[in-house]
Amino acid sequence: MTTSGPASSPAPKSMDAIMALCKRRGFIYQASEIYGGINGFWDYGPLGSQLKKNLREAWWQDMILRPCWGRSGPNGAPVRCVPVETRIVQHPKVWEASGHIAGFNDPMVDCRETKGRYRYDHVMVYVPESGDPGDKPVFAYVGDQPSEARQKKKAEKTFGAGAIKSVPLASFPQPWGRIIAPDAEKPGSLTEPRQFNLMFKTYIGALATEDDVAYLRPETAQGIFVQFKNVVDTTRVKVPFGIGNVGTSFRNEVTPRNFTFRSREFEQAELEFFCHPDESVAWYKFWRDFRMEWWKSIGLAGDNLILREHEKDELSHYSQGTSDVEYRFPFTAPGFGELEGIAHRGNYDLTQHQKVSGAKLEYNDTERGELLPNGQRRGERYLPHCIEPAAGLDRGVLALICEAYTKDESRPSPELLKLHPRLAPIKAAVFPLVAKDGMPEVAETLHTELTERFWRQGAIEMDEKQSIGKRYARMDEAGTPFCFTIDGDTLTGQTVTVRDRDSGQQQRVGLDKVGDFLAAKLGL
RNA sequence: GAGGGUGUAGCUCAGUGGUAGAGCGUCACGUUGCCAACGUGAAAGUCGAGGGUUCAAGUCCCUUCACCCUCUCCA
Repeated sequence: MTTSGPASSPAPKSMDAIMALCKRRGFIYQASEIYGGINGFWDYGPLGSQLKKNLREAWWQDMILRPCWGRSGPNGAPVRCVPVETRIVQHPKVWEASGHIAGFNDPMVDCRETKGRYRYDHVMVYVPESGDPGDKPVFAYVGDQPSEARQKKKAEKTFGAGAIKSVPLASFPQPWGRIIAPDAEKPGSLTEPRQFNLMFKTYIGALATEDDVAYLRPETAQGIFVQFKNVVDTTRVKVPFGIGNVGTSFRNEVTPRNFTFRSREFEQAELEFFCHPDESVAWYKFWRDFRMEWWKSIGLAGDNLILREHEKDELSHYSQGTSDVEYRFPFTAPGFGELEGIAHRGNYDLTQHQKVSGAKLEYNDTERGELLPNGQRRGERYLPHCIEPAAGLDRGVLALICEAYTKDESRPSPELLKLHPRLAPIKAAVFPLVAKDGMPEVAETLHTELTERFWRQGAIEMDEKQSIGKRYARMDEAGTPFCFTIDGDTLTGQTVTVRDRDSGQQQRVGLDKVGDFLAAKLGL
């Protein structure tokens, strides 16, 4: 989904340069590259996998461990969320209930001439009464489309007025080369019907017969709905509350492209927040606004991030609101690409699973209903409504890299990644200004001290090779926010320089204050 | 799926049918006094893959794979 942005957009960054840096510095590699690559799959290198882990953990911390940074929701109480971890392979009926199987099993035909695509079962053809057109063409159309009248006219001209009938394309036995596609001029432009299976198929069990067919999940959310009742029954959660689920999903995208943006294997971080129907719109607005704020907090702070509220006619019938957090990627500019969707899903999913599985999924809310003489509430049974903030972690990583990527020819090191310190895979580096006079030893001591204190957050690097400028430049490309340099004054005055990645500016801090300085910068 | 473009060292790219190249990066040694410094050297290539034409193919032909762009699709 893309929309156009303000006209004042700056020139887009070069995606080629970003991809080159991602490879060069070990953020992202093509999957199976030495075998020629595999369409729609990408691997993360040492820095990329750490960056992605930092993003995943930031989500987990701010959504599960301390939801919304400890804020209260619209009900005035702190937001409460719990995690689950559900499987990639679910019972096939899960996807039947969710609508994923039904919605994506339609064979399609394409027109080579007009590039149009039609549902095979929607296409009709005009043929002569006899059913045998001989060596003449037949005319395909789609009901209630302009093509219907146009093709009818042509068919009547070919076979005579009143001498034609229409039959479904599927029942037409003639060679494909005879068919004129609905919006085409020449025969033979229509492809044979093709199945678009957006879900990855697999088999359970070693025999792998057609009875054993299962699917790799196209989204993590359904695992949450399927376990909703178990979570309610076995933990002390009360509506309103959320269940989060992070993991890999698979979609056989028709055209994977734009680097990792549309991959066939990707990771989602999804929350389903369950609430009473009367409060659902308030919760929807709450989550929509918080998710936007969250992406801003980790570095997507500029004009490149927008919140786009869906129009009424874009909404599913059960939804009372859907928004996308969208980022202006270099390849979507001046438009935007979706990072996260926040959807009011009503009780659609629980209703579906209740229907298909036969299990009762209603929630008994003991805090609602009329007040009884004994001081208790009578209770109210209902299917909770659901607000779904569903984020793409791979798209998040890509957006972070694109936003952070900066080219400044005035710098000695023109390319750098201005990654937020919380997300940066390498948190800091320690350098001796020159590799002599005892500086390497002091640096090594500081490096060890910082590593022991900060290893949970990310790497602390030590580098004494080559010139100081080259070492700064290397850290710039890796997105390391701070470099601590041991120089001659360290040996006499017990201070080091701190070099800020984005400005290149330096300040001195005490050797024994370096850890506290870094902790403050990392928000610890 | 359709059309177009690209594929040669980690990156960016030269390479006219006749010995596989450059810049940058990487590594080693020397030097060093805050921004890809300098000197000397080294490693690094299935020329995307497979087949064909040819005495000879990175180069020409066919097939195929991947990436980029434009359509199409995107629960």
